[in-house]
Formats: sequence, C-alpha cells, structure tokens
Amino acid sequence: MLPSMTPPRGSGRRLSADDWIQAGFALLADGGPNALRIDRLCERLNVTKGSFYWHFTDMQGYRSALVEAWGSLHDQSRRAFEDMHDVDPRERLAVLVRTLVVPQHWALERAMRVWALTDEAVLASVQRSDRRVLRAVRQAFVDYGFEPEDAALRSAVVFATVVGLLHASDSTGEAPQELPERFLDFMLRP
Amino acid sequence: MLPSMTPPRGSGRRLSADDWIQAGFALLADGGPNALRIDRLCERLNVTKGSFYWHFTDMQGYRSALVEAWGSLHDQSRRAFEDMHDVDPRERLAVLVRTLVVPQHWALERAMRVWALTDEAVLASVQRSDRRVLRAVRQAFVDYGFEPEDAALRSAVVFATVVGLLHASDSTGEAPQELPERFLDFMLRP
DNA sequence: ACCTGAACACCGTTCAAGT
DNA sequence: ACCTGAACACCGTTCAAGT
Repeated sequence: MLPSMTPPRGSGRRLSADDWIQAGFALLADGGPNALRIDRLCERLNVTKGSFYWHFTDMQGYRSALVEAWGSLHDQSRRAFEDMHDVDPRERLAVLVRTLVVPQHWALERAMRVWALTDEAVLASVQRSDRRVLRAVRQAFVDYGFEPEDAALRSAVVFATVVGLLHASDSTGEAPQELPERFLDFMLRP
Repeated sequence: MLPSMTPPRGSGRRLSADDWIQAGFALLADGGPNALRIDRLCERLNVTKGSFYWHFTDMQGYRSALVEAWGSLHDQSRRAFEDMHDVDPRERLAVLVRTLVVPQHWALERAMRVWALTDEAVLASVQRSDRRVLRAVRQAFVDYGFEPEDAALRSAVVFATVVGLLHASDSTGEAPQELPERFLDFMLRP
C-alpha cells in the first residue's frame, strides 16, 4: 500500500494549532468555559499533554488563541454580509437570521457570552462582534426603505430576539423550520 | 503538672468552625479570593484536611459560612453606630472614618470587593453593608445640622473617598495619622 | 466529638527521550 | 518537527482508623 495522499485524517495525523482551537470550540459548545481543560482536549485529539505544550506555551496562551480565533471567525461572517449590499435586503436579513439561529452555533455563542462574564478579552470580542452584526442588520432595514430611527429600533428588536433565543432555548433546540421567515415578515411590516 | 484551665490555646487545642472562619479572613486579607484553599487553611491551623471536612461539608459550604460571618461582623458595627445617636455627630463621623480606615481591615475589605465580582452572594453582602454605612454617615451629617440634600451629597463623598482609599492605597499602607481629622474638618465646612 | 493518615481524582506544567 | 511517558505540584474529597 502506498502512503495516502490525503494528509488531514482524524487518526494518525500530526496536529496543527488550529486542530486544538477547533477542539476547544467543541468543548466550549457542549460544556461551557469550565469544560476547557487540557485533559479533555487531549482525549478528543488522541494525544498526550506534552503535545499541547508543544503548540502552546500554557493554558493562558491557548485561551488567548481561542478568543482570537473566535473573533476572526466572526470577522469573516461580517465580511460576508458586507459583500451583500447588492443583494435584496429581505434576503440579506433572512441570511443573517438563519446564520445566527443555526443550532450548531448556539452552544458556542452561549458559552462565549458566559465566558465574557469573567474574562475581559472575551467580553471585548463579543461586544465587537455584536456591534458589527447589529450594524449590518440596521443597514438592511435602511436599504429596505425604513427611516434611520425606525431601522435602528427594528434592528435592535431583531438582534435582541436572536440573542434572547440563544439563552432561553433548551439546548435540545428543535428549531421550528419556518419561524425565521414569519419573524422577518413581522419585523418588516410597514 | 495539672491540665491548664485556659482552653483557647493556639497549639494543642481542638478547633471550632469559627477558627476556620478567622483563618479564612486572614487568607483572604493577604492573598485575595484565590488564596482561599483548604491546604493553606490547614497549614495555618496546624491540622490536616480531614479536620476541615468534619466542620464543613465542602468548600462551597465553607465559602457560604465565610460570607455570612463577614456579613454578621458588619451588622455588628452597624449596630454600634446606631447606638450612637446621643453622641456628638462630629465624634460619630470620626469614629466611622477611623473604623473604616484601619489598615488592619483594608485588605479584607478589598478582597471581599474583588470576590464580589464573581460571586452573587458576596456582592449582595457587600452592597448591604455599604448601604448601612452610607445611611449612618448621612444621618450624622443631618444631625450635625446640614439639610437632607446637602447631607446626602457630603456623605456620598465621604463614603466614596473611603472606598477609593481602599483600592488606591498600596498595601504597605503607612496611613497618615492626622489625615482623618483634617478630612472631616473639610467635609464639615458649612 | 474531633482529628490523622493515606488514598484518590483532577488538573496544569516540565522534560528527557523517542520518531 | 511533533509527540510520548513519566513525573511533579496543587487541590478538593473520602474514609477507615485513632483518641
């Protein structure tokens, strides 16, 4: 047998720093900030602790890397939305809401907000992301034809609703399929 | 030799729950909330961990007991001040300020305020104490002859100054002896 | 009633040694 | 370059056994 040409295989591959980051997101998502332990990361990645300390100097360094990676992720989706000014505003809003409401991300978002309660850097990152999303939502309302003040109000409601959903929903989260659309119809009423 | 009649001796005596509480205050004072560890308590009291678990069910229970004890301490001094309405208001203020400014208590007060940042129960206790002190200070100003609004302003300034001192001072704290008196003179100007 | 002593689980960190 | 394996320090918790 020849050595496989596909490098990124779950077992048997060497790890990159990003693999540790992704594992961290997973742990955060289903255990909250307190689940962020080196042991559990190693378990998930099938390596020993020594590996962790080759990629990161210590736990604090790893946490910083995680927070920065999360920030970059959100910057990415912000750019995606900013590249949509040509798209129909209603469709743009639908994409925004659908993105925010994906259950897959819920748990991580919630964990970051809990973490923000005790970590300044996390708080700053979350707030930065929130401001950007809010701005994009407001712009969509403006482009839809609402007056600036009206747009500000409606975007605030949409944003607060989504964040509220984040915390209210039990994690089992069978999200009603058509609810986003009905919600948007309501928010776009003249 | 006959067995000594004085029971409360530092070495060789059995411990009460209050001994653990006092040791906790000491640790808090010179190490902050993170210094509150069972090991260090045992070191201080010359016992092993098993002893701790005889007096308290677990760390959380101990913390609750500590917070409650701290609250009682402050309730005590509040009562002391409330029993002073017959005393000259200026003297009353002097006592208040002198009590709050005793370097011996500074470190503990600071630790409690840091702890309050991450513990609801601690926060509640600190705020409860603050309200009571503030009320006593205001009453003294009123009794001194100031109008209610003026008294409210002056008491707020006095209180804020003291709390500010708590955090600003380096812990070495060679507190200027006569400063409280001069401060009071200033605050009692018509 | 109060405490010792030993053990365990958990977690972060280090480091010589392997490939 | 990347990882193992073993060790260490720290900390909370349990419990049989002692006085």
